[in-house]
Amino acid sequence: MKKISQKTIERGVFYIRTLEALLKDGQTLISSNQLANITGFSDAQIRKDISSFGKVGRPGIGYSTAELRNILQDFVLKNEVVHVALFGVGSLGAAILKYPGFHKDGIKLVAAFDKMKNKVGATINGVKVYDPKRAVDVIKKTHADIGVIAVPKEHSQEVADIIVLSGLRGIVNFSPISIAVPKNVMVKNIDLRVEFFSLFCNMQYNCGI
Amino acid sequence: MKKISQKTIERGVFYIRTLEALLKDGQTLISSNQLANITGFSDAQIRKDISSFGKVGRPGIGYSTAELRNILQDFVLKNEVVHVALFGVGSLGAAILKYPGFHKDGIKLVAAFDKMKNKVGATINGVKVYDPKRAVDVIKKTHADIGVIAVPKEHSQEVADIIVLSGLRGIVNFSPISIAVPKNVMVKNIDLRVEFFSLFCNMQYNCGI
DNA sequence: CTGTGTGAAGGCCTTCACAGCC
DNA sequence: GGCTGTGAAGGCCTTCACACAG
Repeated sequence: MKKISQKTIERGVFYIRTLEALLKDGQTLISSNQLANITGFSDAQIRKDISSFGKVGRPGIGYSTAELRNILQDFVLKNEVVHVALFGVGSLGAAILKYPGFHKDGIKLVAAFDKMKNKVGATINGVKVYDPKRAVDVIKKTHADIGVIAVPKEHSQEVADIIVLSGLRGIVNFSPISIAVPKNVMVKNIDLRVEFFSLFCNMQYNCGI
Repeated sequence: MKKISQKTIERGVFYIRTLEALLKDGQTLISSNQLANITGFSDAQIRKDISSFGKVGRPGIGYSTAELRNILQDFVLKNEVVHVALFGVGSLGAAILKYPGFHKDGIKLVAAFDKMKNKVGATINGVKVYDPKRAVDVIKKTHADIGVIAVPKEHSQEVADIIVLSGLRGIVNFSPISIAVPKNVMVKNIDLRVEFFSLFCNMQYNCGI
């Protein structure tokens, strides 16, 4: 089987999200050019990406929106559901719990954890909040795939350790400090400060030229 | 002046955040190797990045933590403060408003907007909530640099239009659909679904090999 | 003429490897 | 010994440009 690059996969997820919006609008056909205008990627890029999944489009016509969506889903998501365990039910954690469109789109929050006694036992948006001490157990029982760190930065490393100990191999880290994990654990950092700053810097550079 | 790539800038912001944590721990010296272990980038990468800002380190010794931090801040952030206008004070918007460490670290939330009458006029974490109709005015008065979209996806395009109309040239879009903007406006999409999925896919690929 | 699929070309970015300095 | 700074090499990714299909 052909090797598919991580960049292609990331864009693939983005295409899926776009195609789904188009399907809702009743658009049955889409060209690489139109997709390019919507997503901001180049049309050649998009055709190349799609070509790694086989010959899907019809020359002179374009791609069937539904067919393309299905094929991307087969290859990129493999029609699996990602099970997510959330650590920290503060304002950010609560926002994630309330994030719309998870359940229907292949993402399932299976458990939340918080140290605060008054939060343990609660059910938010259908997700139960547990004591972090029970994490290893609960994570195994709920078949979580990835852990999300949304705790104050003072505790992010200890949460990372718990996640690793529970056997998870993927972490999304919202806390603004780096965490140390074994090499076989993938970490995706989302730091709002970094996002804001890098956008701002890029703005300055692109205007200057 | 030398051209500095966007990738270098993004990593630069990440280095700054790491150096600041080290400074807090009282570490005055740091080598590219240590930084590599913390951040996950390669040591060569880090040296190359830093070299675009001049000769900062001392062979055999390493970098002065404080000096490196200052130089990165000068070049990457230019010691400026990024002024952010937030659209949507739902659970995600509230989480952003409460995100710790903004004010002291070069990011300043200058205004929030929400359609809900019962939110307009409130002050959350020192940030006033305005009616979106006043956006153009308020954004000019508060000298906002970038806009953040944290509204339900049904309204994200109309908010994007308002932001563009207000003269902003940078948008961070948290809503899970693409927005259409003029070419000179930079958009950074943060879609939790995309993040979760792409992490999950990458996990599978890296395990398989 | 419209639009896909794809080798070739080009560009960007990372890694290598080592000279030079402490 | 340890570490930085940097040309060279290598690899990855995007864009180009065109053959081919509708």
